[in-house]
Amino acid sequence: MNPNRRFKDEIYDQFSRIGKAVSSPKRLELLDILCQGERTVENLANETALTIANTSQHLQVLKNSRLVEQEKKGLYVVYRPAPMVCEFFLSMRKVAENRIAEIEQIKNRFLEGKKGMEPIDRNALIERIKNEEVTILDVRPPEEFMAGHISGALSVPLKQLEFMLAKLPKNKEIVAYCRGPYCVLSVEAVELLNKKGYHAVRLEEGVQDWRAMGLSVASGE
Amino acid sequence: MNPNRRFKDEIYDQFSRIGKAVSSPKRLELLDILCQGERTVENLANETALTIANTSQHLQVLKNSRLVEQEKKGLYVVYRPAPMVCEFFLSMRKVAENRIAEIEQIKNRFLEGKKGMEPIDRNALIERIKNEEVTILDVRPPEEFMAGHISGALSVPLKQLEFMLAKLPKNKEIVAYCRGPYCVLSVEAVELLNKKGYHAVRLEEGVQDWRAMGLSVASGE
DNA sequence: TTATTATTCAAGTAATTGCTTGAATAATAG
DNA sequence: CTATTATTCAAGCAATTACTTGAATAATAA
Repeated sequence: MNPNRRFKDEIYDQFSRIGKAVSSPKRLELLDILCQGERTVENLANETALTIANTSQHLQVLKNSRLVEQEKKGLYVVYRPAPMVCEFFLSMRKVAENRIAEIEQIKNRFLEGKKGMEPIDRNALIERIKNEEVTILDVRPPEEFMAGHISGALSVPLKQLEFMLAKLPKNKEIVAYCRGPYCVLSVEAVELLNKKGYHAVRLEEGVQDWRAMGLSVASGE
Repeated sequence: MNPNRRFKDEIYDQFSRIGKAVSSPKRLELLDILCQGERTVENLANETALTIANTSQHLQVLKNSRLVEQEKKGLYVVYRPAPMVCEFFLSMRKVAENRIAEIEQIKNRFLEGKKGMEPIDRNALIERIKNEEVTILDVRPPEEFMAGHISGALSVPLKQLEFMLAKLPKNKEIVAYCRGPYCVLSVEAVELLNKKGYHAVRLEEGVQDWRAMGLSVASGE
């Protein structure tokens, strides 16, 4: 074969390793979760409703295309996204959201009839955060809060929300967020809060998006 | 099924349409070419060494995942990348280049023993362009030059290079570029020029990259 | 040591994909 | 009208992929 042709075939073959890795919905879900912080195989399997063996196989595909890294910690194997991967995932999500109309439809159908799910105006929100007019809740599991959260947010994992209600101010508006537009933790948090008489709304953006918009993100504690 | 699970499955399924589209090396090559400007099916088939039918099928996959758009022009069907797609392709290429070591190896093996292929220092180049110390040649086909080129570059399609040698200054250094790091037009141009006694080097970056770096790009003429 | 736990491996099956071939369609030219 | 040309469609085959199941491995605990 023509060496030029061969060169191109080899190069695009390598490029396609990245494409193949993100061609499976399950692997995309795994990546999305991993971008919130490192996880064990078992943990990922639970989040995604996959069997452990299947999760492990997907993770190995991601590893072989260099999108995730692996580290053995005692009895567990911890996976985490490789450098640049979350930015790439975000850019892919952006293309999908802009080009594929079905995504908006699916979201609307899911949120249909739920209160407090209307997208909120980002600039107005930032202003109100400054003036301390709102309480921001991070309703993800505590490890994810630790790995990174919107500056000034309180960690109130969805599972504990019901027991922590007393600590929340009833007069201030509450803004809940979680992993991003396709995470349902904040949806459930807002539903619960509104049922209990709070004025709660959902922030679609996750920490990733928040950071990508150049806004302040903290970690630890 | 749990409505939350269902929602996630539907969403990631839609995301994966983008991934599936870019999971094939041939479709990536097609996208890469389309990012230089719109093309007919036949033209793409020639560039990629695919059969027409196969090319058409790949283009339809890209169309169904909304990555390309189609327009009938007389007897021809013209394809072009959808908005945001070339930026996405670039971000995917960047991840691949950074994460997959094989790419560098393949490139080095291909360029092995060829002169003038060493990556050139961008800042030094920009300085030398300003001082008119170098001549920049765009060796792509003229339509691509028209669609967009590095400001100040001369259109000297590789096919015509041999006949246009006389017009090139022998005393100035020549910098040739084409579609990007994996396009071989500039490689062949530099080889030919050096054989003919010119001092020619290759610029790896294409117009896309040049623009992404915030540098000046012109079109038309 | 043996038992337990988390993960990976290996084999099998059903579904999907990439490519080829030849026919069908659609726009234009004669 | 008929012929030509560019593209798409449809059927078929080989290769690949996703998922399941049950066994193997590796680290720790008893």
